[in-house]
Amino acid sequence: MHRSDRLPIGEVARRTGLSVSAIRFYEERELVTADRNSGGQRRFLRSDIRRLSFIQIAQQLGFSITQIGSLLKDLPENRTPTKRDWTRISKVFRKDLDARIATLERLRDRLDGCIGCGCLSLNNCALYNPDDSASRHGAGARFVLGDQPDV
Amino acid sequence: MHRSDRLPIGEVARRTGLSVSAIRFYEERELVTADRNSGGQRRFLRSDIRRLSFIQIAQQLGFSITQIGSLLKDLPENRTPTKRDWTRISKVFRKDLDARIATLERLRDRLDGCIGCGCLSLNNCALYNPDDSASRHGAGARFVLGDQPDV
DNA sequence: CTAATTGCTCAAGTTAAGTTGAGGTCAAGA
DNA sequence: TCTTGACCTCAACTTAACTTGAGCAATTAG
Repeated sequence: MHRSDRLPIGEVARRTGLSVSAIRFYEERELVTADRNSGGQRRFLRSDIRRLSFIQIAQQLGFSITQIGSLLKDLPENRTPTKRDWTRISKVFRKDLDARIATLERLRDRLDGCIGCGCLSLNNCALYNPDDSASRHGAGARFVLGDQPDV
Repeated sequence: MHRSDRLPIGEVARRTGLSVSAIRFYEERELVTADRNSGGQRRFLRSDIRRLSFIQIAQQLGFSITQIGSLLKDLPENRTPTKRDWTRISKVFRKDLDARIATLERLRDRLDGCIGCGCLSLNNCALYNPDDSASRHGAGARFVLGDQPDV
C-alpha cells in the first residue's frame, strides 16, 4: 500500500481516470509537476489529483491545454485550484460558454434566414460572414456562396 | 480570357475565395471532380463554384469534410446542390446546430450548479459527465474531479 | 531472490484540414 | 519565340492532444 502521500503515476491515473501517458504529457506541458524518487520515478502529491481533475473539467468545457496552462499559471504561486479559485475561474468558463453559445445562435439565425432563399446563386448571402466562424486552425476562406471579390 | 466554361483552378480559387491547394485537396477527397485538358491541367465547371461554396458554408456550420462528402454523395447522381437540395440540407444543418447549442447549454447549466459548490473535492460533481462532452478525438476520460472508480 | 508489475525515455504514429516547397511543365501574350 | 505566370505532382510539415511501441530500469509481492 502507498501510505505516504507521494503517489506513483499509475495510482494518479486510476484516481483521475486519465491515462498514464496523458499525465506524462501534461507534465511535459507543465500543467502539473512531479518530483522523482530515488529510482527516478514520478511521485505526485494528493493535490495533483485535484489539479488534474480541474484540467479535465476545463477540457470538457472546451478549453485547450494551452489555455488551461495559462489559467493554472495565473494562480498565486502556481498552486492547485482551491474552492475560491474555482469560483472565480468557473465564471471565466461561464463567460466563454456563453460566447460560444451566442456564436452558434447567430449562425443558426443566419441559417434560418437562408433556408428558403436560394442563396446558392446569390451574391449577398446571409451566411457570408468572414468573422466569428468556428475558426479552427486554418486561414479560413473569405467569401462564400459565389460571392466574389472583385470580378 | 476564358470564355469557355471550363475554368482553370486559379480562376475557381479567385471566385470562391478558396486557396488553390484547398481545392486540390477537396478533389483528392472527392468533394469535387475536375477533368483535365490536353496538357493535364484541371478544368472545372461553373457549377463547381456553387459546389465549393456549399462546402465552405457547411464548414462554417461546423461540419467536417467527411460529413460534407457524405452529404454531397447522397445527392442524386452526386450532383452539385440545387436550391431544392439546399433547402433540404439546410434543415439537417439546422438540426445539428440546435443539438450543439443544446449540448453547450446543458454544460452551462451544469457549470452553474457547480460554481459555488466547492466541487473540487466532491465525488458527485455535476460536471461529471462521461457522455456528450465536446468529444474531440481522443478516448476521453471517464471520471472527473476526484470522482474515483472503485477505490 | 525472483518474477511480475509498473515505470522510464524517446521516437514515431494518429486525425483534420490543409500549407509549403521542390522540381518540373504548360499556356498566353508581346 | 521567349518569357512570365499559372499549373502539375509528390513529399513533408503544421497544430492539438495524446497513443503506441521499443528497449530498458525500478518496485513489489510472494
